[in-house]
Amino acid sequence: MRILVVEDEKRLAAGLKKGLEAEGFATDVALDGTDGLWMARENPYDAIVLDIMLPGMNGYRLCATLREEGIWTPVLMLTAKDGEFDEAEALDTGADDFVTKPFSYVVLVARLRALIRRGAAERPAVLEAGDLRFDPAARRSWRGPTQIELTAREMALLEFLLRHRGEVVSKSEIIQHVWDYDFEGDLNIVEVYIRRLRNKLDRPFNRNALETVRGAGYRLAADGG
Amino acid sequence: MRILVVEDEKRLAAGLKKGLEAEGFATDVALDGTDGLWMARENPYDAIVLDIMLPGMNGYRLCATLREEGIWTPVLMLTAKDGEFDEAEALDTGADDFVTKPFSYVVLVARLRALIRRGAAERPAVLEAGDLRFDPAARRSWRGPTQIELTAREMALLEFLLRHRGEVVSKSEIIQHVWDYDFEGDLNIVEVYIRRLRNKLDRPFNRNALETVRGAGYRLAADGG
DNA sequence: GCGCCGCCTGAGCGGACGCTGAAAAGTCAG
DNA sequence: CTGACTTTTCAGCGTCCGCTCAGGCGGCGC
Repeated sequence: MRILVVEDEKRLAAGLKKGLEAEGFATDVALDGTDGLWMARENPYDAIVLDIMLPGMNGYRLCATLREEGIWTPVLMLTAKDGEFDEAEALDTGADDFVTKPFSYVVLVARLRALIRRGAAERPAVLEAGDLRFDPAARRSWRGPTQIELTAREMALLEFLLRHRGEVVSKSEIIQHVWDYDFEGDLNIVEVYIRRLRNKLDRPFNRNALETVRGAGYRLAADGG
Repeated sequence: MRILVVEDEKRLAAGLKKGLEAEGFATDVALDGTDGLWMARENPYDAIVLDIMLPGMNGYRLCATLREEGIWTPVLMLTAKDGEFDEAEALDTGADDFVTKPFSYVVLVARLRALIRRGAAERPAVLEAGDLRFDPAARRSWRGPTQIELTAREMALLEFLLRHRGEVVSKSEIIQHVWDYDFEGDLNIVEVYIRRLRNKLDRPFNRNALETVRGAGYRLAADGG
């Protein structure tokens, strides 16, 4: 079992290396993002422990880049702050799990073991419906060749619709997934955001990807309209 | 895929149930530890979402008990406080993963998915009777190659008839399943909607899928007419 | 053949639903 | 603090759909 640790803080990196080797893992260390990316590309690691804050190239970008290149080595992210935003972002960029600093050794190793047992994740790099594309890692979207600027919410909605393309999804389902599970407001917010997406993705191109299914919800045409 | 949610906070439990069901998981809820344990023992769940703070029996003990009894269903723990102590303890008692409250929906589902051994994502099958087809997920229906536009009610009725194709279903059965359980109006409404379906699905194609069985109800021909 | 009862049919009403523009509230950087 | 931008709320409006109703048709028993 071979592990790559990408961590710039030398004391921590050395500690991890020693500890993991004691657990029986062959361990390599990269001290910045650029080196980390290079090593991850060159060697078939069983898992990568990846700090988010890195000189050279941050952990998010490193992970996203690997995924774009079709490298699905399990990634365990180390995040300094806590809070769900980081977690969600880590998972979105293709990390498989994360541990919040400061962490205990026991937890890290347990998580790492679980990750390796599970094996490489398989997550589609980009979501598509016809010429409508969305890259969750890069947080970019296109209609054909032209890139579309979307806000965070708009992207979240588009991503959800793309993951269920061809299916009808109700407004309350959308609320549950795109907003917080305990969202208290009016379902009308969904209509408002659907309209925004239409204005950006359909209207300028004279297309009709976002269909209303009265009494049921919305459907993103599987062929992108 | 069947999930058990053990959570005493009713709003959260209801939200989780609804959301997970939207994701295609059959979801049961237990509101305290004792019930949770009982249900986990009785049913072969694919995963258990388990709050730590519970009336009756706390999450740690519940999980430990299951493991002692040789039940190894994957457990995802919900922990209110954060800090490594909880995490380590959760992992020690046999939990496979944990999420710290408050969590976002995205994170929870991602973790849950990771936990469950990835089976093929299967959309609910298309319902068919001869060349008459209906896709419940996409909310679309076809007669042969041509797609038929139906309203919400019309679809609900068609779906019900398709699920009972070849059988005679009475008007009151139809009312009970397609309309609200406590529908107060006239049974004539069924006749009206049967007519609408005939106008859309049979007449244009010179077919006769929807048979009237006088005094008994209606039957959708198993071969689509 | 006759009448009754169950089913069919067309039209119309009222309300639910979704759409829309704008303004208020919240968020973030400088 | 200010200003730009995003998110959310709100209210008006038009359309569509679910339901009712009343009259017509036709099968079935007598």
